[in-house]
Amino acid sequence: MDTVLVIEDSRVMQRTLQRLFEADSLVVQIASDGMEGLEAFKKQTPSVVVLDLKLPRLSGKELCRAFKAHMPSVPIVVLSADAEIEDKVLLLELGADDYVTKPFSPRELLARVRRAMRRNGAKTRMVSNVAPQAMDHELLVFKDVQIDFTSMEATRAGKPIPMTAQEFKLLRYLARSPERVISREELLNEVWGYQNYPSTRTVDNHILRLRQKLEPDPANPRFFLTMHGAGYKFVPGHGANGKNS
Amino acid sequence: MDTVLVIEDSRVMQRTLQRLFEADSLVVQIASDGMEGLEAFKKQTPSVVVLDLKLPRLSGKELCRAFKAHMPSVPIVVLSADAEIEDKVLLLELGADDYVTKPFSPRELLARVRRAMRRNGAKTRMVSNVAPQAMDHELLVFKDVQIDFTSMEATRAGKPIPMTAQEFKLLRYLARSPERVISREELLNEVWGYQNYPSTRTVDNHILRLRQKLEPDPANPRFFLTMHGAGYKFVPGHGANGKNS
DNA sequence: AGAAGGTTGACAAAATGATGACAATCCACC
DNA sequence: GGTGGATTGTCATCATTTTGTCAACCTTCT
Repeated sequence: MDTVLVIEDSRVMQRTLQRLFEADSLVVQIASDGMEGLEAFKKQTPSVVVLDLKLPRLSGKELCRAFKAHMPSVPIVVLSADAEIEDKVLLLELGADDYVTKPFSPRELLARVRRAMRRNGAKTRMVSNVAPQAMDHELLVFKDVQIDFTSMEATRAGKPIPMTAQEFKLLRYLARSPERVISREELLNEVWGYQNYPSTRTVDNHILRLRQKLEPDPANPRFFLTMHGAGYKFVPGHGANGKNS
Repeated sequence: MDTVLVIEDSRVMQRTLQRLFEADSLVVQIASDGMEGLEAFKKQTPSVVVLDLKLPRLSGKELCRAFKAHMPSVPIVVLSADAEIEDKVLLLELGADDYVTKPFSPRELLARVRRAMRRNGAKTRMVSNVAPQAMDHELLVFKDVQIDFTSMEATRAGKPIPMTAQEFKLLRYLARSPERVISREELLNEVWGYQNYPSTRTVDNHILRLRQKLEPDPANPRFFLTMHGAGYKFVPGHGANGKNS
């Protein structure tokens, strides 16, 4: 649940903002002056801060700096009367992530807050001239299961599933030839490597583990099918059972 | 009318840059080597210089220094292959205002050139010998941790954390592929270099040190995760994000 | 039904990782 | 050069995870 800390001295504005954010299902926390704001921030780090520039007891600028020093990843959106912003750059240097001048449209403020959260919140910013991020992940999706071989993460219905390196290897090999029946021998060669030559029951066991982790009903496999006397095959689509029954 | 002096020996790159800048209504002047560049600069001082680092007849570094000595207010954006920049601070000392590593996106280059012009043009010259400017720093921010790879400074909750050169290198490599599982071998190759080939336990130890310095609870890592049998990965936020954006 | 093949859970061996201590190396500063 | 401190690679030990094997039992096919 995302929380927004609103630091703002005017009651009217407090109410307005509260309604606005709650309507967008954010949890709202309100502080009426700078000190209060700082305490609230420390006590329960919010997902985003909306901060009035002129405040009693501790100026918005001070606060901004303090927040950023303490927890740089929490985005800050500054509210200010038009006149107050003599230098927008200065504000950004203080660490603010965006600013909105009063009067503002609620929609706009909300949009900016949301964007700030998206950009900064919990996520890393790697600022650099080398574009670092765009690494393609090798993905496999079937039913409600999602496998990311690059980050080695697996989820089912959104929940993470612990999988071992070997399991990823086996799964990837199977998934690269969907529908094809693959013999235990081939699997031992390709997944385990020539040198190692574990008994052929080993494969069974690993298939078992894949089923237990990924099949809705491990006892009645839909995706990891046994081809009696031949091997296994992975069928990502709809488990049109290979059997006649 | 703003003019940009492009000093670059590759014809292809010359054309690319020319089109790029002309499309943005800058007047483009081209020099194919260092001497030519220097002459062009002296004859008709441009609004900004885009300078390839490695050049025939006069190295980019020499040029950079010469330009800055001669006319410090003209901003310089350096182009370089990634490998050439081992030390960004050095560049800064040479007087460059920004740098872009190849390959770069045209948009990005343009943006940086424009910004360099803006920054320097508006600036009153506080020049004397060297006037280093705010060059973009390579930043990494996650949770309350802030890493600046350019100045090699790290802070956690605002407090400085001592980190060694090797630690920065490792961290940067990890952070450039967030989420991706990276094997010890790759790390050894990329971070330590082929020549050096320390034992694979070395990596473990450095990860350990990163954890001790940067993790809230080093015994239960949140950011530097071990993937048993595979390697390590750096996971910045706790976003359940699995996709490439 | 019988034989061949497949499933399953338990378990112990083997592989892998964590960690602290230590020695080699590097470095800045006399 | 020499010296003290920081940095870094290596090692030994311990903890944890993974995984191959086995044995009992279940399915399928003829």
